[in-house]
Amino acid sequence: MPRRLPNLNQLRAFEAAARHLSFRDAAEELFVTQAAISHQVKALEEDIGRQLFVRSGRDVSLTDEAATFVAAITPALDEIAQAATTLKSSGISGELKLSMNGFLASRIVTPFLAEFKALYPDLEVKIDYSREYVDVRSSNVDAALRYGRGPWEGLVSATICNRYFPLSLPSLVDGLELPLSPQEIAKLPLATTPGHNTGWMEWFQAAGVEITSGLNFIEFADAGLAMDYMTSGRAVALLNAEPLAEHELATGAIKIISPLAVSPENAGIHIVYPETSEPNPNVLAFIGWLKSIVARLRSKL
Amino acid sequence: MPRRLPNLNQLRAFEAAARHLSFRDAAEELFVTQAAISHQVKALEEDIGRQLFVRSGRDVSLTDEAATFVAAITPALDEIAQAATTLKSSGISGELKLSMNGFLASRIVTPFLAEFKALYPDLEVKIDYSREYVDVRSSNVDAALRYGRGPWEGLVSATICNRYFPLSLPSLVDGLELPLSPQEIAKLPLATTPGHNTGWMEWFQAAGVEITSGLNFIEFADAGLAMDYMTSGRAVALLNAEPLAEHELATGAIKIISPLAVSPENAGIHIVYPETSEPNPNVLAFIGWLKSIVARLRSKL
DNA sequence: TACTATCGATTAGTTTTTCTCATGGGGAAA
DNA sequence: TTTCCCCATGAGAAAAACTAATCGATAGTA
Repeated sequence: MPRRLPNLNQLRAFEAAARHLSFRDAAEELFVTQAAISHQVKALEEDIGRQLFVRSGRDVSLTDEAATFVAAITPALDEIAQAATTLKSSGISGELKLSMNGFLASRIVTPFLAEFKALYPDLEVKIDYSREYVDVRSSNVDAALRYGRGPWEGLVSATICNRYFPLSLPSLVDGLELPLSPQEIAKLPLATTPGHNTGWMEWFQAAGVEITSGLNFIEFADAGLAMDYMTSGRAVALLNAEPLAEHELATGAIKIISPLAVSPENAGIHIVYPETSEPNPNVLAFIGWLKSIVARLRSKL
Repeated sequence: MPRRLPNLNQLRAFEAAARHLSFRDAAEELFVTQAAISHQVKALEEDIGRQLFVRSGRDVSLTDEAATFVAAITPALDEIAQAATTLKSSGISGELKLSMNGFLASRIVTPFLAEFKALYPDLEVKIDYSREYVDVRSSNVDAALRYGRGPWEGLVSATICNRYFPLSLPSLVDGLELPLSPQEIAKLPLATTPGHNTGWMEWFQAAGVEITSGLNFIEFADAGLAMDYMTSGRAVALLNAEPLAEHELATGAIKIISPLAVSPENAGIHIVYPETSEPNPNVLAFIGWLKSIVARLRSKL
């Protein structure tokens, strides 16, 4: 008699809903919408052949059978998660020394670092904050986060995010209707960095607008300063929206003023590390994890 | 710290492959192709960040880490399967009395009945064999399998399969190249039942062929006899290929001589049962199970 | 009592995932 | 050798999952 498993995606959705006794909270836990949970639970109920939740008004409760069921599967899923985490972290130990500037650190690493450490408890992460690029080969860091244009000679680089959106405070574009046209954006002050005038030019080109002169560029030494200036409400900036400004976008403090994005090759946020005969598993684990964080943020807008 | 589960479909594929130490056998267990297992395992390996199988030549073995992992997840999946089976069967007990003819029984029920009984151990299934339709309301059966045309007045009916293909022994169409054109099929002897001349006419109509006369029908009292005659190699028959002739199709003893199928409303294999205020859960469980069996057979051709 | 906010259900349409088909390559067995 | 028998792979098809928008119901609030 072969083992007969239910659909495991449905099971996961159901189990989360049962733990929370809320479809909405389950949705949040699984990074999906409430509708997704509702669909999955319904499909599982149809497969099982009976209701698992009693819906009454705006809250839900478990049937007796379903409660027994959850009591059995929650530990099983816990074990699976535990085993997977152990497997994933095995061999990931020692020390991982990273170099990055404070801007990238505070925006995309520090807020999530606790998750990374929980995932790889045997790995000690050390961050060297440095405004300037360090020489990854001669210094003793394992890898460095870099924001800007590659390629970086003699180094392996992994792209974390290279999709740029034009961002602004709502106050700067007050009275204008979003999204703004490229023509409207061309009239606004544009915060840039030395390497990124080309970014704006690529953006206008992608918009199909011929801009030869008259743009009001304001140059900053790095993207963090450009973002600060944008945040002061005196310019728009072309930035990697989801990872850098996720919180402000979610609260509405910062707006994406045009849905048009550009994704230039070799631009954006990267991780670089020296080419070695044996890849450093700690670095690969960090890259994989950071990509998953960015993918998660991206799915939220 | 939220629980971090791996992709559970990938996990299931991997676990089956690990138990069998064979991707092919795992594929068979899960009713998919070997390629599907290979893709899923590879995706899991990429997520985990390391190899789980050592591939050498034509056999595979587990890495030490992977072996530990499997040892942890196999019991967890077993528990889930156990809990799901218990949940699904709870409340399904007592007796289920079914009426059907010997043909349907031997083709689509008896070969799989052990599975059904394993799924619902507290339910006693009794089959009344009857060549003629029994009156489901006045007799003491809970439901009846019927092969033919509905609707059946005053009864609820669930369609199990209503997709008809033209079938034949290879010997009858020896020398002709498969698939046969409708014109070629029109020249062959066509086994039918009294209610099913219309089936053939619908088939030719679906094929876009105008047939007014000259068809060589040979009528039989029921589909079982028509199928027997087809199996003797003296006619083609229009039948529900996957559930009725799955084994012969798999071995090549019987061929689908045209990929064109018709699915007439109210025709084919149905389960009928009396309309009651409370639906009989045993009947619903049987219907759901039989549909899943037919879906499985269908996916195999 | 009406108003508002919150929750789950539903439908249609899109996106993502999964699977198959058709091959290719490599080692073991004949 | 040659032949099998596996697993790998890429492209495309099929199926599953998800989202967006909206509805109806209910509990809390004015």
